[in-house]
Amino acid sequence: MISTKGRYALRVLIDLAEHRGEKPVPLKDVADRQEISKKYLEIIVKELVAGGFVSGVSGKGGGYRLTRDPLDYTVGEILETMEGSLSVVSCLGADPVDCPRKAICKTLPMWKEFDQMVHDFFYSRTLEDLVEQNTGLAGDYYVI
Amino acid sequence: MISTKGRYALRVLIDLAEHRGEKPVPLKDVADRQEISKKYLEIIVKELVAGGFVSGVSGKGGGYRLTRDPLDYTVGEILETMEGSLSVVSCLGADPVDCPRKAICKTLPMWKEFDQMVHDFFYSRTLEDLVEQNTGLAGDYYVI
DNA sequence: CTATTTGCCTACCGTGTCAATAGGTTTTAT
DNA sequence: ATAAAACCTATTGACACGGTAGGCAAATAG
Repeated sequence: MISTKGRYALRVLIDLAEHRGEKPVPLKDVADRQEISKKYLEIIVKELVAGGFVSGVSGKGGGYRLTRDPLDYTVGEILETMEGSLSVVSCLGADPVDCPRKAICKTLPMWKEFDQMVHDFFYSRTLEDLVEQNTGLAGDYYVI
Repeated sequence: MISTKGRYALRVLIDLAEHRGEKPVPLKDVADRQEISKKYLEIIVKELVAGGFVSGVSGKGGGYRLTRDPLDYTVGEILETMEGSLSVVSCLGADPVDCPRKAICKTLPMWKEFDQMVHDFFYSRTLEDLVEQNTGLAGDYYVI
């Protein structure tokens, strides 16, 4: 599961992308538009600042702004920063458990393949794609 | 994350597939071979029985056996039974939250696309594939 | 018939994460 | 000076995770 941290982070960044201009965007505005508690967003934005995704401007007239062009953010790096890791199993991921059975495990190859697929999916999508609602398949895969 | 429930369940079923024959396989044997606490496996196997994946035979000489041919189990149905849902976000999945923003959410299409991909991945693989170590791509996608 | 092996059942528990909330301090423009 | 904004630390309740413990019921081998 992707937690609210990762999901809200994406929505904050999309919001900042959509409302970027001269002035930084106050978190209160983002919170109101996204209908998320501002207090909770503070925690999330703090991590986005630490990760170098956004910069904050204190004081009146302050707020947050993106540090790069929306095209230069991959969804993968955002989610990985917020979630710690995108791996589905503990044998892989950030600090993998050194499983003594890895040489004989019949399921490990599948997990590896899955992890690779997930990685490819999220790292091939940018913040710009989300703002513009481009699908990853650049076509009419979707039938609503 | 896929929890130990889902992962251990797969390993139990693989083990049962590999050791199937006339007699049912005692859980103790599975636990020893898989190096998993038998007590914990009881919990997992109980759900596998409830899901109709295996049947148990009580008494001396008893144990568990698969109810179908390994070809007739998809990895997807096994994981979905054990994990409840394979969805990555709460807006989708088993009992989805009816989010008031679904019509305007810029991230929802991506989650839907992702969920579909995950579903396709796991439902296109069978228990037999795991036992025989077939990759999902039937080729040399992997470079170790 | 008895001993043993097995599944089956209920209950409990420590730890950690999730999703917030609360209440303040500092910075800066007007 | 005032207001608005970021920034900081701490706390909390609920719940899931990953087990452990102990015993009962069934069935077979001897």
